[in-house]
Order: sequence, then structure tokens, then C-alpha cells
Amino acid sequence: MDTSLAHEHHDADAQDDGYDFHRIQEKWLPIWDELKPFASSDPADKRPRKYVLDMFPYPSGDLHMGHAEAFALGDISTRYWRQQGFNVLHPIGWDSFGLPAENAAIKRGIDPREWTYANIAQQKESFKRYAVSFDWDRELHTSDPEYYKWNQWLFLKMYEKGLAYRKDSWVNWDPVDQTVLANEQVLPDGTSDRSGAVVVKKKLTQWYFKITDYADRLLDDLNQLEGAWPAKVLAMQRNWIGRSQGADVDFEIEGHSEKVTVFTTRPDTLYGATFMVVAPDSDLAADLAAESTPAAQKAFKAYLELVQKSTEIERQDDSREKTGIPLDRFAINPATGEHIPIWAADYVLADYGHGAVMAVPAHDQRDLDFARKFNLPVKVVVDTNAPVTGAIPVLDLDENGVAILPDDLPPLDPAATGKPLLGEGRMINSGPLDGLSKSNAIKKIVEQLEAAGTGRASKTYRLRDWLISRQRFWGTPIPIIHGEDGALIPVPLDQLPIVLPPTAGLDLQPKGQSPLAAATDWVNVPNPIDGTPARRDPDTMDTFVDSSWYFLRFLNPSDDERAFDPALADKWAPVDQYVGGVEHAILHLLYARFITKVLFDLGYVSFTEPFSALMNQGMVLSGGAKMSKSKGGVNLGDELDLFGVDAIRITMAFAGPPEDSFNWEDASPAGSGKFLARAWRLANDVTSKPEIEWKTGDPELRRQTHRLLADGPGLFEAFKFNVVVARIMELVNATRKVIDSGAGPGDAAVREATEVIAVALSLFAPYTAEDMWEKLGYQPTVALAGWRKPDPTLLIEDSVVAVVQVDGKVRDKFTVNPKISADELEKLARESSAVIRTLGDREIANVIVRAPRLVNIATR
RNA sequence: GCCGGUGUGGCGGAAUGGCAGACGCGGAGCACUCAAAAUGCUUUGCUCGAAAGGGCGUGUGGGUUCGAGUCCCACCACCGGCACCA
Repeated sequence: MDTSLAHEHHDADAQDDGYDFHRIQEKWLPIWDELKPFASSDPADKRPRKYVLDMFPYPSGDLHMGHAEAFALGDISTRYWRQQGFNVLHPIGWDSFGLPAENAAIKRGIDPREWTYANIAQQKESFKRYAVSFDWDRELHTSDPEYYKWNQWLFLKMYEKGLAYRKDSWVNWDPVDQTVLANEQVLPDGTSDRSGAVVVKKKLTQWYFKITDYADRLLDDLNQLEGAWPAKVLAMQRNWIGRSQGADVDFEIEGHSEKVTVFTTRPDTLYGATFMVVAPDSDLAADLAAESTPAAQKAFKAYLELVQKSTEIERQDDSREKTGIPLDRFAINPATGEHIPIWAADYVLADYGHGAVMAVPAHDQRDLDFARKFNLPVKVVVDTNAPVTGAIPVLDLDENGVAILPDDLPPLDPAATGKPLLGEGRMINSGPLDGLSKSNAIKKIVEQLEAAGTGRASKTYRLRDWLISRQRFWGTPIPIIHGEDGALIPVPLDQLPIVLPPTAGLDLQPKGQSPLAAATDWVNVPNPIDGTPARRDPDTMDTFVDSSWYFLRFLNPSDDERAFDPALADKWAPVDQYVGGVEHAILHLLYARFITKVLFDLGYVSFTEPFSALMNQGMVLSGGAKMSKSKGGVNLGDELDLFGVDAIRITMAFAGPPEDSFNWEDASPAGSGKFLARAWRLANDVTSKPEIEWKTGDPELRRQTHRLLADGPGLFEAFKFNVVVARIMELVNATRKVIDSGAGPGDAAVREATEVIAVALSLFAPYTAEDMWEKLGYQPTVALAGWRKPDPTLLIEDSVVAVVQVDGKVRDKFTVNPKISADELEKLARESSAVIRTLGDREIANVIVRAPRLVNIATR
């Protein structure tokens, strides 16, 4: 294999005029570190401001391909705005609390801090090598007490406002690990992702943030983001909040002093409510059962146990038959006065609406399924065969084309067919509502209920309050002290932060309560009010709390007086461009929007939406699937060693639209490297001096250069980075041609084009661009060289290609003066031999002329 | 089931209602070389034709228009989210 030796020797010889990404990276990285070209804190800086933010990473090891794509795309935007003369705030931090650190700590018997900060150091070094243009002076970590102190402050502010509260609720419980699991930790088969145990429901007292108070605003304010956020994310958020309009109806209960309220979107069908169903796991069901017959009590207890043993996956299986038991209790339908039976069934959810429904089996599939299974009465109250203004049922025609008369319409018998009547129709069997349409009936019944005090218009949401308690060590301690008498005492602000204790002597293994409960020195404190013995709340906060306001902390991460400075927030926030994965489309973004509105209500910020624009980058896939360590996906470090930082960055940008995912196998980092070498060689070949007079340059190359200058901004701002790269490639190819077979390397247009290429490439390939800039005779850094203004005189074409179509098909083309008149162009078109041949003896019907580019001759 | 999105060569993808396939990958051929690598050049949607020149082509079927990948209607396929939410 002596050929390879020869090869290496040859490469070493060629070093001087060859493109060597290793050399370039090693040369420029320390120079940038010293220059700090991306510092953004100078108060005297007069440039207009922009805030570009990448979703901060979780330090779970070194950076991977997904990071490489996301941060390349965010960095292109950032560097673009800098070239446009903006002072861009582009900070970086780490979302460094969370379960993986704790699990790693348990596995290795170390402190989670060790693992976390070692990974941060590694990612930081990788980010620098990857040339992401961060302002490193603003680095933050959410696991630093200097950061999480302000989570505690936020919690206390929310507690003061009644937005943080405790309640009992059913949570996912892992009976093996003895711990609460987040919904995401429960596998689709209903088992724990860690222990493999079947997850059950358990009732625990937990801390919640009252996000449901903000449901309307969170929903309505999405309209402001229309067009600036991906339609998909807006739809997902709307879906998640899930507002339903309808009515609350109060039902009296036999032998029960309190009324039971149900929520319905179809109050018009109240006359058809033939039974009531309550969620078995609701307090209401327990109350009703407790006052019932011993037999019913026993049946309820057995049923509740059965329900609690069932897994999520069983519950959600829609082919599953309905289950339920009668409670032997009766409700009184406020419209008909009928006494209707009350059942407990798990198709009704305890935490939606009021945990109870009025069942209208004739007009609801679920209620009908239930009624048919348990032989409950079905009463039709909407005649869906009757025509309704504005929504006339379509009548089928018989074979003679005659409408099938109403007599022949299907019978209104859902009990027999199993199909509920869901369409529009006229009310029947509904007393005063008879004859009305759906919308009129809803209006009328709600008026009547309101007048009688037994109901009211209402809305309800799919959104639930945000459970923030975690029985974990590696998170922000909840700043509450529990008195001996059970009183909740907020930690006084001047005692913040409540710092996590050392892990020495602590068992971090999950065991049903937070490991902090066992840190006796830490958890036992005097009651701040009277000095009696008291205990700290041992739970920590969900890490989504940390990330719900971090964008404000970046404004001055070392501020030890307050979470953030409102004056700086006025200057910089909200974030102009947020970049991150669509996996955060719901939770993180919803929580950040919620906390921003809370901070607005508290008077700390003057805006109500945190992120003015959002870009979701796609994923880097391998074989059509998400890359993962376990599947042995492509390693970023290996790719960087092989192709260089710039080639990987430009590959990410060129692979397609930023929001689309792509297969790494379909990308061509080697091709990107070739392109960069081509570009770099232009700078190497330029022989003219920077002072050269542009006007003397090759006019066609100059025109192409200025077209890129003119089109670039629009393309960048529309995130068409792949198209920009293509345009730069075209300019590189054109410049090469002029050097090799045109005016030569000394031509002014060659220098001008190469300089513009260097500036354009600085957004994608910072190392290559910087080296080109130096070869062109300039000082660093090209990153701040500025995007030049195009010369308008060079954007005017001196000739254009006109197309002649016959019936929309191109038949001839010719080069014409752009100022050619319509008549003249039409004349040329009619004289074209290709056109004459195609026309033959066909008769011309119409001639469309769009001078100077197009003539279309339409024939009969 | 409901909501959102996407369908363009062998592949990734371009295209303010006006030349479909920019740019790149891959392929083929050529130059340089003893040879290779590197680099450069030519070519590359399908199809008929020796050529000149035709025909067909943006998921399917219709429509609007002088002209549709682009706009409208219906459908199909795939991807994503939600889902016993009253």
C-alpha cells in the first residue's frame, strides 16, 4: 500500500495552495475567541437590536447530528442579521436539571453535578469548534443556584397570586420503583419505561400551576402568531387547549342535598337525556355510592378497583366494550322532570368538565353504545329527516330520478341501528323546543335554564392544570415550609435560594418520595413564623419551569438582584426569532407563553407573547428513522473530523428546506467540501488589490454578483437557505469561468464576486469565509463585513429571453431588448418560423402579449 | 374519528399563475496522468426518431384561465398531532 504513502506526501507538498480545513479551523478558532466579535452587551452599541434564540440544549453527552442541524440553521439567521448591521443577541445556556443526570448519578454512584457539568464543558467546546456565533458572556445553567433561585422567586410570586396550589390527584404510579411517573414515562403498553412494571393510578397531593385560568388568553393570543409560527404548531396548541362551547346544566339528585352539574355541548338535546354517567374515579361518584344501598356500594368498590387496574392503553382502545355499574341513585332531568338513573362508567373522565355527563343516547355514539349494552332507554329529540333552513338534508333520488319521499327515509331508531342521529334537524319530543333548529334550540334552552337558575352557557377545556411536583433530587427545591400543624409557609424572599444539599449520604434511588425528604439536616428547619419545628417541601419542580422564562434571564444572567431587568426586557424582548424542534410544539412553548402572561400580569414585562417568530427545524434521519445512539447512528464528531465543520454546516443548510427532515444518506458532505474548496481557490487565485475599481470588471459577472446581493436578503428572511447556497454555487462557478477562460484572475469583477462570496459564505462556512477574507487582503472578521447594497444599475437587464407559446406550449424563444413594445414583440412572434410551422392553417383566436417575456397565441 | 401538513427525474430538492426539473448528489463520456487520486470539461426527465423534429410529463379525476406544479372542487396515498374530551 505504498500508494497511500505517496498520496500523503503529495498532499503535504500541495499544502500551500490547497484547501485544508484542519489548518483553517485551527488558525481561526483562537483568533475569534480573542476578538469576541459576537458580544452584545455594550450599552454604547448604536446598532438596532435583534434577539435570536436557539432552544437551549440538555447536557446529555456530547453534541449530536440533531444539534448540528438546529444550531447551524439558527446560526445562519443570526449571522445574517449581523451582516445586515444588527446587534444580535444570540445567547447559549444549558437546561441542566433533569432525570438523565440523576439516573447517571445513581448508576455510577456520583453526584449529578459531576456528570452534568462535565457534559456541559464538552458541549461548550464542541459548540466553539462548530463555530456557532454565541455571545459567550451570557452563558447560564439552570442547575446553578444563581439561576434556580429565580424559579423559586417565580413560584412564590405565583403562590401569592393563587396561581400555585396543592391538590390531591391521580398520578401514574410505578409499584416497583415506588415513584410517580410522568405521562411520557409510561410506555404505550401501560408499563413503566424503567422498571417494566404495570403502572397504576395513585392519589397524591401535588403542586400545580393554574394554567387553566389562562386558557382563553393562551388560545386567543395564538391569532397574533398566525404566519409567524408554523401552522402546525398553532393547530397543535389550539387542539391541546381544546376549548368547547356549551352549557352547564344542574340536575337535582334524589336524596342528595347538592345538585350535580354536567357540561354539555348539546343542551338542545336535554329532553333526550335518559340517564346520567359519572366518572368512577371522581369524588362525586364516591359520594353518591356512599349514600347508596350496600349492594351498590359493593359493586361500585369492585368496579373502581377494576378501573384503576386498567392501563391507559386498555382505556384508549376504542374497540373495547363499554363498562359501568348502576349506582342505584336517580337524577331529575330539569327539563322533563323525569327521574333518570345514575351510572358510573369509565368512559366519563373525572378531570374533564365536571366528571359527569347527561347521556343522550339517541344523539351521541358513546351514550348509545352504553345504552344498548345496558338496556337503557333511547329517546329521539331531533328529527334529522326534517329539513332545516341552511342545512337541508340531502334527499337520495330513486332510479327514476325522483326524490325519495320522507316516508321512505330511514326510521329514526338509533336504538335498533346502533347509529346515533348526529345531523341537523328539527327538535321533537322536546316541549317548547319542538320545531326549532339546533342553534335556535340551544339559544332557547340556555335562556330557559338561566331564567330558572338551573343552567348557564359555559365552556370547558381539554387543558389541565400543570402538575409541577417531582419526587426527585435534581431539580429546583419548592420554596415552601410545612408547619407542624400542616400550614404552608412560603420561604421569605431574602432566604432564597433554597440550595440543594450535597448528595453525600443521600440515596437517590426512587422510593416514592423525594430523596430530599431523607436529607434531615436540610429538610428540618425552624418555622420562619414562630420557630417551631417544621419541614421543607421535599419535592422539586418540573424542569419545564426552568425553561419557561430562561429567555429573560439571558438579558443579564449575573443579575443577583432580580430574575431579569424589566428595562433590558423592554430593549431586547420578546425573542424575534426562536429556533428549535417541533417536539416542543406543545408543552415547552405553552408553558413559556403562560409564564410570560403571568409576568405581564405581575407588571414585569410589557408583552404577552415570548416568541414573535418560530422556526421548527426538521430532524436528521438515518434510514428514515430518527438517529439514536442505540441504533449506532452517525456520530457528529466523526463527520466533523472527516469533512470539517464548514462542510457539515453547509450540508445541513443545503439539504432542503430547514423545516423538513432529511436522511443523512441523501446528503453529500463530500460534495459540500468540494464546493468549499472551489470557493476558497477563487480567493487564492485573485491577483488584484482591494483598491481596484469595480467598474472595470466583467459586466456579466458583476450583474450576477449584484443579483445575489439583491436576492439574498429575501431568501434568508424566508429561510430558503438551501436556495441561497445554490445561488452562491452558481456565482462560484461563474467566477471560475471568468478566471479560467474569461478576463482572468486580475479582473475587478472576479475580486468583487469573490468578496461577495466570502461574505455570503460567512453565514454558512465561517472558517472558509474568514480564510478567504484574509487572502483577499482584509482583517478579520468577515462575519461583520456587512452585506453590501446591490448597484441598481447592474440589476437592469440589457437583454431578456422572450418565449413564444402556441396554446400554452413553448414553440420558440428569442433574445430581445427588455424595453421592446408589445406590438413589436407580437410581430416578431408571428414571424417566427417555428410558430408558423406549428400554427399551420389553424385559426388564431387570441394573442396574449406580456412584453418583454412572453407571447401566447391561442388557436380555435 | 377530528385537526394540520406533504405528494415534482435514479436521489435531495428549485420554480411572484408565464421556458418544469435551478443547484447538488449519483450515472455516462472525455482531458490531464505511466497509472491513480485530485481537478477541469461535456452529458444526463421519459419516450419516438439516424437526424431535424415530435409526443408525454409535477399523486388521481374534474374545474377556472390565453396559460396551472402553483388557484378552486372531489378523491387517493403518506407523515405528524389529538382522541371514550360529553
